[in-house]
Amino acid sequence: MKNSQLYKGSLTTIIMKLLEENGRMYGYEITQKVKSITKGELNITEGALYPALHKLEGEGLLDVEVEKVGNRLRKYYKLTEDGQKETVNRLAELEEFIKNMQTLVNPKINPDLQF
Amino acid sequence: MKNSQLYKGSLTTIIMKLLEENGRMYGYEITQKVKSITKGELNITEGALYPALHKLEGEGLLDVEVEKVGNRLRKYYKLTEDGQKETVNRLAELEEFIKNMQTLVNPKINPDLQF
DNA sequence: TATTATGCATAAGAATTTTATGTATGTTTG
DNA sequence: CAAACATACATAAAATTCTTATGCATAATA
Repeated sequence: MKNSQLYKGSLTTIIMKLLEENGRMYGYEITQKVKSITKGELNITEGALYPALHKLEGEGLLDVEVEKVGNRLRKYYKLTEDGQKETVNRLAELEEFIKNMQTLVNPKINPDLQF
Repeated sequence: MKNSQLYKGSLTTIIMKLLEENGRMYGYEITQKVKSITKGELNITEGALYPALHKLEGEGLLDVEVEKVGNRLRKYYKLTEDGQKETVNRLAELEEFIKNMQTLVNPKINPDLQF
């Protein structure tokens, strides 16, 4: 990723959510999807993406299938069963994180908190 | 911070927002405030906090005033003018980030996006 | 009097990301 | 038709951020 520091730490969650939603995707496709979803605001760099995919695969959360399309190589990734379970956890963490950050940014949204 | 990876990169934004809101705070106070706001979910560790404060000070975004309270030392930090401007930027970035992550997590919220 | 809380700090290591580079094929445009 | 851009993978050095561990010191509490 190349962006606001805030995206640090969210890459694997993003990848796993996209795979949950789309079944299977290849690396370049992920970068393009994220770019379009965020209207160009978030650009995942290859230097971050590929090591992240390899790590998730190594952890048994992703499976890979290599395919040749035309004359070009594609590596399609999809969630394993473990990966699907872990995705649920990570999305729950993400929602908690977002809630906490919203409370920090705009404490008045939550009027019963005292601080 | 000691938590879900997601918080990586958000520490300085959190610090600056709290200082914007509270005028001035000292390190330990910041850790306690964050803990109470997040109901114990986010614990900023000293190993992350103090280097972050020193860095922000070095960048001219924070000023420090040392005070002795009882027999103990406190270092009160507050935003400089540059720091106040930068805080506005970072909070805008945070809002964009949250929006983007929400769109990623729950694309159906935003029905006019096509992907 | 031992533990916990308050209050600061730094250093080694881990983890993640940026930046830079490399290889190769396919498409578009001036 | 050559150059530029897009597609598609990869890795390695450096930077950044955070965790973990440690250290010092005072105050309060059990």
